[in-house]
Amino acid sequence: MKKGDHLFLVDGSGFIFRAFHALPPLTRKSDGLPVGAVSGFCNMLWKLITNARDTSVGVTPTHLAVIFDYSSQTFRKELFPEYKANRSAPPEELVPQFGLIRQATVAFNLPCIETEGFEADDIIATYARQATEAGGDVTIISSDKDLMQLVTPCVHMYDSMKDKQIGIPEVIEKWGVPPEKMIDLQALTGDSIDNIPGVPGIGPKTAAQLLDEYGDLDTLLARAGEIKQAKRRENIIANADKARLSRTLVSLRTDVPLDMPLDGLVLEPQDGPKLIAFLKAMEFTTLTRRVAEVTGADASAVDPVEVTVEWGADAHGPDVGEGAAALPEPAKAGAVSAISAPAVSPDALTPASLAAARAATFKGAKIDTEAYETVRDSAALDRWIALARETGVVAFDTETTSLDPMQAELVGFSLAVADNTVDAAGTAVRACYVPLSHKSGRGDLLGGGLVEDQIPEREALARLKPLLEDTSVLKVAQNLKYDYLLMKRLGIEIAGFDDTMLLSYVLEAGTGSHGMDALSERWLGHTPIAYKEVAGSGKGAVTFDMVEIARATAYAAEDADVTLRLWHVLKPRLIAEGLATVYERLERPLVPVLARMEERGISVDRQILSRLSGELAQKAAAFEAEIYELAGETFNVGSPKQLGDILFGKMSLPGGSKTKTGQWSTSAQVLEDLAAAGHDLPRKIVDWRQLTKLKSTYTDALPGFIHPETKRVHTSYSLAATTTGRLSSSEPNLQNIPVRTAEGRKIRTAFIASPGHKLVSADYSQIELRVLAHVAEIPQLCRAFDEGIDIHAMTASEMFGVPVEGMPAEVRRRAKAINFGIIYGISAFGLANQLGIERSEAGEYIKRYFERFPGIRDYMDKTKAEAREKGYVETIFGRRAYYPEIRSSNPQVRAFNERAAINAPIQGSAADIIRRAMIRMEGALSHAGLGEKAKMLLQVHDELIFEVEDEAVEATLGVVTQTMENATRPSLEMKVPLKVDARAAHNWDEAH
DNA sequence: CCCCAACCGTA
DNA sequence: GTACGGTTGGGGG
Repeated sequence: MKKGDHLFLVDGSGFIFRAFHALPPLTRKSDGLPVGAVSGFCNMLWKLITNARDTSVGVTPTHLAVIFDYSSQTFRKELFPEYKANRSAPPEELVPQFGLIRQATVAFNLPCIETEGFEADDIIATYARQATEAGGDVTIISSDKDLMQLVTPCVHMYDSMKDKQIGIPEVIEKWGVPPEKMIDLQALTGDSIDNIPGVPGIGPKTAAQLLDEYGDLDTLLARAGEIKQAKRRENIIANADKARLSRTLVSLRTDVPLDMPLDGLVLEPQDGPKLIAFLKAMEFTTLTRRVAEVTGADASAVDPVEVTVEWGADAHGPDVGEGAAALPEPAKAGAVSAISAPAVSPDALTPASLAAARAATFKGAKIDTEAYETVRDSAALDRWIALARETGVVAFDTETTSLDPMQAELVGFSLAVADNTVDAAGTAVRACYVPLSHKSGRGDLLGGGLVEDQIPEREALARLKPLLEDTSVLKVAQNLKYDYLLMKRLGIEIAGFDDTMLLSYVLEAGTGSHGMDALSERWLGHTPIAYKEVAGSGKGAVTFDMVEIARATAYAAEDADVTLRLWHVLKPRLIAEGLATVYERLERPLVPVLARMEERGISVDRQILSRLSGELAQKAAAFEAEIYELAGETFNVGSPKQLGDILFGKMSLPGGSKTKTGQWSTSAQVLEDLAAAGHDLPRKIVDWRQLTKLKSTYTDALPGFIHPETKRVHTSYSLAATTTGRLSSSEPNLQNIPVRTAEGRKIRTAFIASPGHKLVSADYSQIELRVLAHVAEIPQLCRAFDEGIDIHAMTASEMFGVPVEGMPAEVRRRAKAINFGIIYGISAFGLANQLGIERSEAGEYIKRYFERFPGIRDYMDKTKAEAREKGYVETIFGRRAYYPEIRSSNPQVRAFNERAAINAPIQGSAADIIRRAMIRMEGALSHAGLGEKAKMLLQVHDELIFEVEDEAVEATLGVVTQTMENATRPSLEMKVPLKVDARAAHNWDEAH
């Protein structure tokens, strides 16, 4: 190395963590292997090698090395055993990427440097010193503050993520001291992440000020008595030794013995095929193409290299490049090694076999509900929190006074961690319950107060908050949205979580319940204590705060225990089934989004509903009188049984049909037919039913959902209720507010914006038909959507040869019914019912439709075959819907399942699309400066409702429309455009 | 008190 | 013909 040479030193270990946390969407290979950090690393290296001059570094390297940590056993650990002791295990998705990044380095023809007993930082310091002494310049590719002490006029750092060079001025700007004082500064402040003690109470600002005043640490310590602030003075004097120890720990060594001399770091030309083979194995298509272009290699002639994937605790190790195929023992495996014991033959180590082994281990493992700990004081709670940090995964569950998270008050919470101290036969999970506000059982003058020996809620929450908000500790919960919302109301935003309910839902939507009790039966062979066994049911029910603490502990801690076991079983299956992306992109991120929507609620005008209710009552009463007159007697009009007897018994009207229980059917369809045949009574029943339905379900019920404090209505969305991926809404259901009839729409006028705001409604136009056009690749449909043509008129025109211009409404209506029928997995029976025509005629229509659109029949046949073969169908984003009964020998059952299987990819893909839009929406609004002005409130399958400040309405309409219309991108480009209609008004009726 | 059937509101 | 949730009546325990 000589003057003019420029050495780049890449902090490989640092980059991995940085990339992992900075790159938001988790990137995975098609087999589920997480490769986000590897991708970031490769892109960064490629840019540095080919294009560093155009970055803010501004020079091209002549030498380059990538430096890694060898292991956690370093000289610092010998000096200070607690060094880095409270580091939690790396995130699960990160573990296999350590080895891959080393392999990437080799593929780039770059030296991969590591030395036993030293950290990457020391190696970097040593090379930087040597290079400077030889007259060269150095750029350290890292933004780690621990390396800033190395910055000199000849040594710069470079933050590749922010494309920002860090020199002396930048260090001073950031820390208030020049690089040569960074060591002293760090000695004073310490570092909680690396467990460097420092001086308590001294942060960067104070440290910089002190160093500015006294010059350096030694002077400061010598003259500490002069410090004016008493507390600070005592602190520094008392902790002088700690400061000196800290200084040694943060000082980087520049004398590390190096196997590779500086001249060995000369940047070699790229070996195109070698690099491409690796990039292909990682499925980095864009970078593969670029590398092929630049190196002149023929990418298509290169086979992907076999990569080594290590999931285990040794993934930090240096061994690279050899070994067998993927070995996805899930991360954190070490933590549960005691219970994931069953031997699996080495050649059977596939994701699927490992998932199966996990399932076998946990199935039937004994769960002892008497073995749980009741946490009575903060010291005990702190021990559990430390345990959670140590293992990196903790199950969390709250116990409250209500199923409604907006009303619920916290009573206690439970935690569970994997126990790696017991043998394979023992209990493998440890759990505890932390009671906070249990009351004594007696409600008389003496009792009813708080039970003794409970941690005060504020104190417990203060201790819990850092754990729950720390993304490096995974919180596992069942139906986390509930706990998320509850904790958010208490000032805690849970971050870094998994939800066992959602894991189950992604793995097997369509096969039964995803509730905890059902999952426990299914996967653990264990029946958890029933809630009603603890808190009673019906009239004898009490709120959980009245439950005796010992009993509460058994119940609550078991829930956390079971949840953690389920996670151990289900999470590996996600990888094995290739469903990690669905879970991580469509499911998990929606939890906080929905929680915030639920928390916001929507304003409902009580007066409007009350007035409507009165009107409906009057009108219904008038109908009742007429009904009794026509019937010749009074009866309960709301009783289909009594009504059937009147209509078909007493009055012996013709055309009655029976329900499957043998009752007379009084459905709207039957009554409409009778009305059309000239009978007066049925018409009046239909009208009466509409009015009473509106009254009982909407105008009377909705006010009861207005929250006493927020004065708004907070629905609850279920993420795991449908087979197709749609959400569902309940308590109240705001996804079935009337819209079709004028009378019904009046109810929508009661949903209003706050003063100074508008409601914005944005809905996808014909999204399911567009999805159909895309998945079945129907040219006419695609063209019609491209050109914005009326899709039902186009269908009618194709089928019946009628020109679109001047088409009779009835012809279009029939085509529209057929289009909907197609989406629903059409049958002649159903279409005939819908259109009121003969089944044979409906059959003709379908036949003609398939002649004009043969691609639709192909799609339907293909979907049915897929469902029969695999038991499930998939949406365009890979979500599965299972139909276990599709092979039923009962033709009706089978046909029903076939229609559902045809519908699911269409309905489900539309659901995926709006989910993506919702997940991005808050970010998009914030980006446009609307984060505080426009709030998403409701989702109704293809519609999103927002509440927006008046002045921000125009801007919001644009952002919302764009976000929704672009929701599939960049993952997927549809063959038809998505169209969104959006408008604003004071109430929901006018906005829709 | 619990559960089911019938009916009907939405996409 | 698909997917939901809520209300009511009514039967059984």
